[in-house]
Parts: sequence; C-alpha cells; structure tokens
Amino acid sequence: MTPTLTSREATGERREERILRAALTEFGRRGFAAAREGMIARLAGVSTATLKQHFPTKEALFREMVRSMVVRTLHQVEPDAAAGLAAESAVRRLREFARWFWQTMDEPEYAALLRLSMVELTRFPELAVFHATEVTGRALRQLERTLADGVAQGEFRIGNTRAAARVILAALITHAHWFAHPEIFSGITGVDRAAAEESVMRVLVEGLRGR
Amino acid sequence: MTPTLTSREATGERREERILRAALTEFGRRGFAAAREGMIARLAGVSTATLKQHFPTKEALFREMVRSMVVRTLHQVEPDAAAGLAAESAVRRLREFARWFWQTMDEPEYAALLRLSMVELTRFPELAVFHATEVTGRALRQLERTLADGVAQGEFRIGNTRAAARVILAALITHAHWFAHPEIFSGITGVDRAAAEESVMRVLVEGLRGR
Amino acid sequence: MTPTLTSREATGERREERILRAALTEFGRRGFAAAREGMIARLAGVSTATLKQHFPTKEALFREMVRSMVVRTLHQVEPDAAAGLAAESAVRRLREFARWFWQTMDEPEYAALLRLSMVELTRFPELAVFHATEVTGRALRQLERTLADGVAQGEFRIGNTRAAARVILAALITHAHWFAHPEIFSGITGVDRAAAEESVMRVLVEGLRGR
Amino acid sequence: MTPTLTSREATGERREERILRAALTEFGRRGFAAAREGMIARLAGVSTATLKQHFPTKEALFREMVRSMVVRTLHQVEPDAAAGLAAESAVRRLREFARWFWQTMDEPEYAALLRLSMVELTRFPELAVFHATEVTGRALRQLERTLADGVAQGEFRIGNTRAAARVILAALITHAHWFAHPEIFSGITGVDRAAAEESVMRVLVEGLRGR
DNA sequence: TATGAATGAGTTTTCATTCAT
DNA sequence: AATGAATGAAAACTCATTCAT
Repeated sequence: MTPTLTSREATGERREERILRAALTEFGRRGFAAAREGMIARLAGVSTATLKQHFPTKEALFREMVRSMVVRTLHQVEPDAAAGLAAESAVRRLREFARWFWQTMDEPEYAALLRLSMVELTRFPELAVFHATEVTGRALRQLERTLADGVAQGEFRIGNTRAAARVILAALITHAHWFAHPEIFSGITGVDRAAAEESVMRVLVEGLRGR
Repeated sequence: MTPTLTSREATGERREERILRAALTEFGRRGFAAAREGMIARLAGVSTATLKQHFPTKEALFREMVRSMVVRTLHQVEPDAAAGLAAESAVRRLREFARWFWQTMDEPEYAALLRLSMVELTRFPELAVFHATEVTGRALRQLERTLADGVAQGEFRIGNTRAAARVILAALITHAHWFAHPEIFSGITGVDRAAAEESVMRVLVEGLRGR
Repeated sequence: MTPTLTSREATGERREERILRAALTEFGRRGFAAAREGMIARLAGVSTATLKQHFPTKEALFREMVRSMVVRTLHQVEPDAAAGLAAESAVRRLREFARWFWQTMDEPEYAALLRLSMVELTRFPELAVFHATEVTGRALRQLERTLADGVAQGEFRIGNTRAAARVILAALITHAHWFAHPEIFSGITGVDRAAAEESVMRVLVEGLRGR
Repeated sequence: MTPTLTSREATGERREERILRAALTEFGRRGFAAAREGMIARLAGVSTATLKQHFPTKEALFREMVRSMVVRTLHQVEPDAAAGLAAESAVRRLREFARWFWQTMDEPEYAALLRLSMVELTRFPELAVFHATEVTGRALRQLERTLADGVAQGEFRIGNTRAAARVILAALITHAHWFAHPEIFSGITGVDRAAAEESVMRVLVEGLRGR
C-alpha cells in the first residue's frame, strides 16, 4: 500500500536530498576547499560518479546545497517564531526571538550554514548575498517589526528602529558563535548560555544608563 | 657596532618575517586548506624549498603565523587605544573604543586574522583559544574597565558589567564583519558606516526604553 | 500492402539509420577516441541506453557505421560519375572524374569518411582495408579504364596505365585534403580551387616536358 | 672527465627532450584524445607529476611537442636534400627529392607528425598551419626552385611552375601514406615501393601524352 | 642555507557500460 | 524496446613534501 520507494521519482528526490544533506555536513565540517566529494558521496550512500551526474562540479554542488538548504532549513521554522505573539509585550517577543535564534543556530545544520556563509564569502559572493538576504535580512525585518510594535504600544522609545534591530541582531549573532564553541569561548567570555537570554536582553532593553 | 643586516641570523629573521606576513595574506584569502604554500613562497620572494626549510609543514607554518601575527599586529596597537582617556566620560571612551575597533578590523591583516579565527576554529582549536584570549579577552577586559569606571562615576547604572561588555563587543564584532563586506551586507542591513558609531552607541547607551 | 512505417522493423531501421548518420558526424568530428556516445545519441535523438541496445559497444558502433556509410554514401554516386562518357575524349573524362571526386570529397560525410580511414587506420585496420578497397580501389579501376581507353584511342601514350592512375589519384586525394581545409592550406599552397581542375590536369596530361 | 649528466641543466634538457620524444610516440600511436599522459611519462622514465610540472596540461604538452619536433626533426635533414645538386639535371633532382621525401616519411617520427598534422587539424588549427608552413610550404618552395631551374636549363616546358610543384608534392604525399601502410594498400594499389620512384617520375615528367 | 627539480598520495573528472523500470 | 539513473574503471590534475646540488 505504501508507494514503492524505489519508483523513479521518489528515489531521485530522496537521492538528491540525501546528497545535499551530506554535502552540507562535509562542507560544514571542512569548508569548500578541504571537503572531498568522495566523502560526500559516501555519506549519501552513492558512488562518486552518481554524485557527479547530479552535480557536475564541486562548485555546482556547493551552490545547489547552499541554495536549497537555506530555503529548506530556515524557512520552515522562522515563520512560526513570532506566531501568536503579536499581542504579547515587545520585550517578551524579543526574548522569544533570541531564544529561537540561538536554538536554531545550535542545530548543526544551521550552524554549518552560518559558518559557511562567512567562510566562503569571498569565493561565492552571490551565495553570501543570498544567505544574507534570506537569513540576516529576514531576521532584521522581523526584529524591526517587533520594535515598531513596541514603540506603538509605548513600551519602547527609540527613534531609529532599524539601527536598534541591527544592534540586537549583531549581538545575538556573535553570542550564537560563542555558544556554538563553548570549548573556546566559555573560559574567555564567561558566557553562561542559560542566563544569556536574561542578561543580554536586560542590557539591550535598559541600556547602559539603566532604568 | 651595528649588526650587519646580512648576518645569517638577521636575514633569517627578515626572511621568516616576510614569509609569515605572506602566509597571513594567503591563508587569510583562502583559508587553510585552499591556501597554497607555493603562493606563499612566491609572495615572500623565496623558493618553496626555502619556505619548507623554515616551516617544515603547512600546519607548522599556519600555527607560527597565527601566533606571531596575533602578537605582532594586535598587541602593539590595542594598549594605546584608550590611553589617556581614563578621565574622559565613559560614553566618550566607549565611542573611542568602537572607532578604534572598527578601524583596526578594517586593516586587511586584522580582518584576515579575525576571519581565520572563526574559519579554522575546528581544525586548530588551540589557536582559536589563543586568539580569543589575546583579542576577545583583552577587548572584554578593556570594555569592562571602562564600564566599571562609568558606573563609579555615576554615568552608568549596570549591575552586570561583564554581561554588558559582552553585549557591546558582540555588537561591534558583527558590525565589523558587515563593514568588511559592504558588497554583501550594505544592501541588506542598510548599515551606514559613517553613522554607525553614533547610532550603535545610542542604542547601547540608551537601551530600547530610551532616556 | 505498403508496410506500415511504424512497424517494429521499419522504425528500428529508421532509428539505426539516424544513429549511424549521427555516429559518422561525431566520429568524423572527433575521431574514435574523443567521440562520445552520449553526443551521438543526442544527435540521433535517442537515449544513450537505446543507442547501446542497438550497438552494444563503441567499437561495434564504429564498425557498423563505417561499413554502412561507405556503402550507402559512396556506392550510389560513383558508378554514375563517368556514365555515358565512354565516347568522350579521355582528357575530358579525366577532368570530369576530378571534378566529381573533389565535389564528392567536399560533402562533409565523404570527407569525414576519408579522414577516418586515415586516422583510425591503426586501430581498425580491416576497416581501412574495406574503405581502401571500396573507395581507393574503385577509383583506381575507374581511372585505369579511362586511361586505357585513352591509349586505345591514341590520345595517350603511357606504358604503365596502372602507375599513371595511381599518380593521378594520389594527386587528387591530397588536393582534396587541401581543399577541405582552406583555412590551413590556401595560404601555403596558394591553391585556387576554381582553377585547380584546369591546372592539375594540364600538368598531368602534358607532363613537365610539355607538349 | 665527462661532464656529469646529472648536472641541473643537462638533466633538465635531457628530460624535456625525452618527454617530448615520448609524447610524439604516444600521440602518434593513439592520437591526442586516446593518448595517456601516464604512458608518456612511463616512456620518458619520469613520474606523471614530473611530466605535469614541465607541461601542465595535455594540450600544452601536445603543442610543445609538435612545435619542437617539427623543428628538431625536419630542419636538420631537409637542407641537405638538395645539397650539391644545383648543377644536376632537374629530373635527377626531382628523383632525389622524391627518394628523400619518402625515406623521411618512412621514419616513424616523421610519419607520426604527418599523421597528427592531419588528424588533429580540427582541434589544433594553428599547429596545423605551423606544420603546413614548415613542411608543406618548404617542400613546395624547394620543388618550385628545382622546376624553375629545369625550365631555365630548357629541360622542362611548364607555364605554371607553382601548380606543377603542387601536383608533384600532392602525388608524393599520398604515395608516402600508401607506403607507410603496405598492409592496407599494397593489395589495392599494387604499388611497388622499389619501382615507385621510377614510375611516378616517368608519369610526371612525360605526362599522359608521352614524350 | 637556498633552491630547481622530482614525486607520492590524493582528489576531481570523464565516460562507456549496466541496471531497473 | 526504450530510457533515466547508477556506476566501475580509468584518466587528468594538484600539491605538500622530499631530494640532490
């Protein structure tokens, strides 16, 4: 009754998907140059020749992988993030956003994409633009909306919501990086993942002047 | 009395210096895996064989490069940055710090080191620790001092100066990354480098609550 | 009564014909080794798998192609060439032959076959023999007949008609090659295709002694 | 006393020469596409990597090979061909030329170059031009000189010495090809290598009209 | 010590051929 | 019988590292 998994279309899809996922793993681990197509093929459970039939060059594979993975992995999650929160206090929504953002960036796949978007930026500028648009841009817009709501509700007093959104996102991004590598940074920043949401938000909301 | 510059030791030093500088350029451009020792040798004006005589493996070269470059390029600058500013207003000092930090990260060499510290983190964790200690750690301490002074002078009201310092540095780092690649990010963040110091500082100092 | 063209056999034939023609094109362009079966399949408008079903190996395809193309393309034309000229002057008939030969070798298909017969001679000696028999041999016999007629008619005085036929054909073949690649040879040989028939014939008929 | 063969310069030269010679052998045997660089390396007694250090791509190797081999192999011989014959009878000189030409084209190296100049003509047109200029062009000029001398001495009566030279060379070239592959052609052309010089020359000198 | 040259050990890439539907 | 997909086998190519002078 279950449709055969080996039907042409089904396997085809499955295969490309598996290959792209494997590519993300290997590229994420090693970066573009050091990644080996042979390893990607093995991770995907196909021969190298099959891999090359679907993605003729290493570069094509990388491009496709970023394109599809950014779409596949990020879009399905983000819209939910602020769902049902429109009526909430803006501070609460910011907190939720931070929590969602850090949680998301904790997934190996997202982390790998983030890392690659920085690492291979010089070699693949249009992909960097794509990633920046899809991820940074969306996050900024989301944040700005929340801030504007907060201003409208009298919760915040900020002239430049865009600049504020940038500062928030910037702080979150670097923290995500620190969290992703506690073995490197926890000793230096003394950052406490658990308390971070609270403390970062307090600083951002109150500012250095306090109250 | 003046040591001859052509004495074995002296030229050796000169050579190694040139090689290490070339290595930073090439590794910074391409990352560890894609960098070619041949290119480094050419940039340094020596043969590949000579390069290998000084630094027997690619890894050794990379390690030495990071170690020496972090020390050479960062230490000589940072301590001066806030010198003579102890008496200044803390806000003013933060602004100066931001300006210095972004200016410094604008230099290709520093930017390359920052990028490598993120990119090659997995392959060379102890170097990442080294860099994090020498750069992130120092910057955090500097910032925390300034914040504490601000609190002492009644300028700031912050309970957790360490957390505040982290938020500031985190925001500055991501902005530095955005500034370093305007072709990617300026369209997305709409970030105006000239106005950034002012607007970022305002958000951080005032917070989202304002006043 | 007329067999349906879509009957298995008929379409099969059509397909094979299209494939063989495509094979001649691709093999002619690239030679045996560099030719790709995939390209032949595409030129013939079938899948590679279908191609392989008709001609299981590259070699088999090549052999079949040469065999059938030599027969298909050369035989239908040559016999007619000198038809009805038996009564003509032998010089006139030689001229006609040259014209026909060069015209024929101008067709891409014939030129390709000629080229392949030289190029792949080592790899497929029996095909080279086949081609030599069917083309060179026939042409030689034709020429020798004409020469013999010329001698009989008192037009020519040659002891060794076979040797003479060889010299004529040899000259025609190389000229055909020069004509086929004017971009290479026209500057070097200064050969004028239009005047060639006249000047070559004059030399051959008169000889170097003249008159 | 003998200079060391392993001195840098000496081996370098020797090596490249050996590689180029090996390349001629392999390319000549198989054509460009089917030739394997690994085989060339083995024939030359070096590793594939060494081969690639001297000639980075298969194409570069092929180009260099043709360029240097045409020069090396043809130039050293041809000038001698007509040496001391200026005073001879023109017929005699033509006969000498034919003998020299066929002998030369009998050497595997020359034969290979001739074959390649036809085979790879489409892929490397500028090499074909080079070869045509250096070989066909030179031969034509040499022949034309001889013919002009013959006319001046009253031995020949030809209006168009250039056309005559072309016809002669054309006949010689195809004959050379036939001689090079007796297993293919001897049965078909009935060509007798030993008698060829005599019979071909007679036809060319006397023409079909005789006397 | 400096270096031109050589190479081992991989990696990418290509393609005829096979498999499964 | 026709074909999309998969792959084994072979080749090109790259580069860190070693060797010999």
